[in-house]
Amino acid sequence: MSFRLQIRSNDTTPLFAQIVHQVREAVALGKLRPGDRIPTLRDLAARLLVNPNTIAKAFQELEREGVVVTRRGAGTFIAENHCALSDAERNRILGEKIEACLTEAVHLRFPRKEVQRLFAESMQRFRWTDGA
Amino acid sequence: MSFRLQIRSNDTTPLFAQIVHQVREAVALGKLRPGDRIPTLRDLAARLLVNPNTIAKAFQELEREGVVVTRRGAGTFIAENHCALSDAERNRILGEKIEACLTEAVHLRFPRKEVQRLFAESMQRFRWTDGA
Amino acid sequence: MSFRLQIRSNDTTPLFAQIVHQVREAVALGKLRPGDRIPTLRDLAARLLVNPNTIAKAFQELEREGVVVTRRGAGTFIAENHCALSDAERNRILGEKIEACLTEAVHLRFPRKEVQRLFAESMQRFRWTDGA
Amino acid sequence: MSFRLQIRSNDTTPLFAQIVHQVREAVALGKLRPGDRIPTLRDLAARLLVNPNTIAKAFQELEREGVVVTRRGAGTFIAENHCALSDAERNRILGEKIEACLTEAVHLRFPRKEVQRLFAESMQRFRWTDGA
DNA sequence: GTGGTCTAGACCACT
DNA sequence: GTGGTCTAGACCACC
Repeated sequence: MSFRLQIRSNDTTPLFAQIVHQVREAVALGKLRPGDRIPTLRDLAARLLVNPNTIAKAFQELEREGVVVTRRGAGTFIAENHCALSDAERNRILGEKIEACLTEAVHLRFPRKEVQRLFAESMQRFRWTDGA
Repeated sequence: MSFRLQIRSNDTTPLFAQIVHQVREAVALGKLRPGDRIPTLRDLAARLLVNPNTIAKAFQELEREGVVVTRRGAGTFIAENHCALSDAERNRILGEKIEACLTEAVHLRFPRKEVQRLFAESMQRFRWTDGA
Repeated sequence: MSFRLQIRSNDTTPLFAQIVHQVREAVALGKLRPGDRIPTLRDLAARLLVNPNTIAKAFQELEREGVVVTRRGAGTFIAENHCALSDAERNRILGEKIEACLTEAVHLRFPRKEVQRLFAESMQRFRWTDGA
Repeated sequence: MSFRLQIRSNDTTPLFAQIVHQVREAVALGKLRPGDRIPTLRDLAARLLVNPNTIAKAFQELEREGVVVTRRGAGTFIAENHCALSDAERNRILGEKIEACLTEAVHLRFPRKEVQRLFAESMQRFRWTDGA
């Protein structure tokens, strides 16, 4: 599996947020594993044609979320996955995401069965921590 | 089920977006049905203690999305549900939402089974267009 | 109680971190209460003679930590205090802080009794959530 | 009690600072006593898989703080504990550390009693200079 | 008016 | 050479 970042200039979401999202997704899909090294800040800035500060902001956000660990002078690495939030908070967050997802599905007039099918299909592509 | 709008003042999402989201969700849950009348702009502005311009922006966005229709002199109503997007586009949108949802789940270290359970649970609360 | 921010230019800690720390402390001491409004970004930048971006970074950090809530177009406010971390994480964090504190005390050759006295004294100045 | 240095690679604090902190803490806990010999620079560098320059910087900082003394040709030793700072300065430093500690505790929503308990518990593990 | 994003370019700390 | 901080100044979204 290869790992490639890309910027969608016609997307309204902030550049740094696009990068954060893509790294988070790559980790969740198992394309990036704990210990893997991410390209350098300046490297990404040059390749994606964005300002180094923008990449820096993305890196900092990822570090704050515990997705990566940065070691000054050494680089940025995918962190050991662990979640420091309380169970109540975790359930609240995921619950809201699911509801938003289903709200969208209804408005797009997806039939129930189709949503279930797409969901099941996607689930198989992710890397679950329980190995299931 | 009654339908009540409310703004959460310690939520970072823009006021107008909170309103849009709540109306969309109420429709998806079946709390609001096609033809139902929505309170007037100034009514909501007064009740929610929000600038009328903010309500106007929310209504405008809802109308743009085809969720509501305004009939001059009569008020604003929930639209007949229709979706003008192509199948490819619809699948792309929902697919991305589902992936974002699962990305979150993995990072929160939910086990696979638990995600399936929460998802199935939520599905039952929505009003699917095929009546299923 | 008055609330005043100040920058110590001869301190090596980053400017934005100094601001974050001072706001956090003011909240913990009860000098700032939930709902209180913080001076505007530009206001602080002008008063403290630092770049507005530096203040913005401090605000964003405070928001991520859940200390403040920012509402675009309205301003920045002290948030309702709540902690989303798991008990294990909370204990880990506080435990480390206490150990670092005591390590310092030993190296400064404070006698045991004196540390206890200073600690007890400080405790009285803070605003505990259990009201004790 | 044995004394072992280790670097936590997914910790954002600089390597040299981790080493400084661990030596300081070991001294404060009484695991290292005045006169004890510390492994050589190259020994540590090899064991911790760290650049010798990094170890050198840590030693340098420890010596600057008066925690260790290097005797040419003999090695590096834990110094006789002495503190050259004025009382006012010592009080200021410890006071700030305690305040930072309590600020954290309040934000983590620890109840007053719990903080007192954890603090008292930690105090027992340290080696106080008055032997108490 | 509020805060948020991005660019450009300088300087610093760490390995 | 790594990432982190700060400044300066532009533009945008929200209220």
